[in-house]
Amino acid sequence: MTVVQTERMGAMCDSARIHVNELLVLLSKSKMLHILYVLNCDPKPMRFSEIKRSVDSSSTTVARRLGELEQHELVIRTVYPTVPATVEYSLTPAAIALSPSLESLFDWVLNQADKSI
Amino acid sequence: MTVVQTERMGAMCDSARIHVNELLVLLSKSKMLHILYVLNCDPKPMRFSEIKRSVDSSSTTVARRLGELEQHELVIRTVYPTVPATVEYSLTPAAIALSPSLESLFDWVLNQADKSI
DNA sequence: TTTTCTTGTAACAATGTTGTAACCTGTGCC
DNA sequence: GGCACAGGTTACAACATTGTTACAAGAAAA
Repeated sequence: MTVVQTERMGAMCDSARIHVNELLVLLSKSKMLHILYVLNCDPKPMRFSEIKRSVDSSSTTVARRLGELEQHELVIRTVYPTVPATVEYSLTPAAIALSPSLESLFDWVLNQADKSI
Repeated sequence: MTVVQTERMGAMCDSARIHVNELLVLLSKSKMLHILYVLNCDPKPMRFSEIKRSVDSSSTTVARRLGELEQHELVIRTVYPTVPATVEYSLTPAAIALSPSLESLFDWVLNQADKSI
């Protein structure tokens, strides 16, 4: 962690601080990292049921998380008028910019898990 | 995200899956990323009160988070017999291995926060 | 006609998490 | 004596989050 980084934190105005906090709270919600990760694994859009299966959570929670991501403009929700409806979720460029960090984070998690077996 | 990565997730045995989940739950607890980040900013050990001030949370929560990190062998707690007692927290090598990911994650968060002002 | 499909939402009970206030240690200072 | 210091712990009330269940839409298949 660079000094510059620390200074950035120290010198932040209140509104920036609030945004930082909001983003950290967002990322810390249950299944959030997991959802972002699975959306990342495959570059193509994913359907609701696929995501739900991957993260193993209730529809309610998955829908809530995806809604929150959409509000923060980190995912785009596209509805196709099929019957029954098809909905696809894809990452926005802002979220794609987060990919290397997530990849690296999950590498660490997988490595740690490997070690502790 | 590489295919290899995805395969690693898919081929994981149950115990590895449980460990991965446990780590993600740990990292998703409130203030956890923040605490790891501040411990990272400065390479030297930090005292309880310093950490508490940095993350702006109650003693209860900070103590709980640090306890959980200690249990997972991500921080080392050292007590010095001064009066009153001095306690220092430092990252273990496992946690230090996480530093680049965290740094990168926070870079993204700070960048996003900058953009949304 | 009833069921099936996907993608949700609403209400609600159960569960989990947080902060607050009180308390603890043990020495030094007023 | 009484208070202050750091670094917590405990109990508890308030609050937040979760999963469960029921429901919806609307065409198609059984």
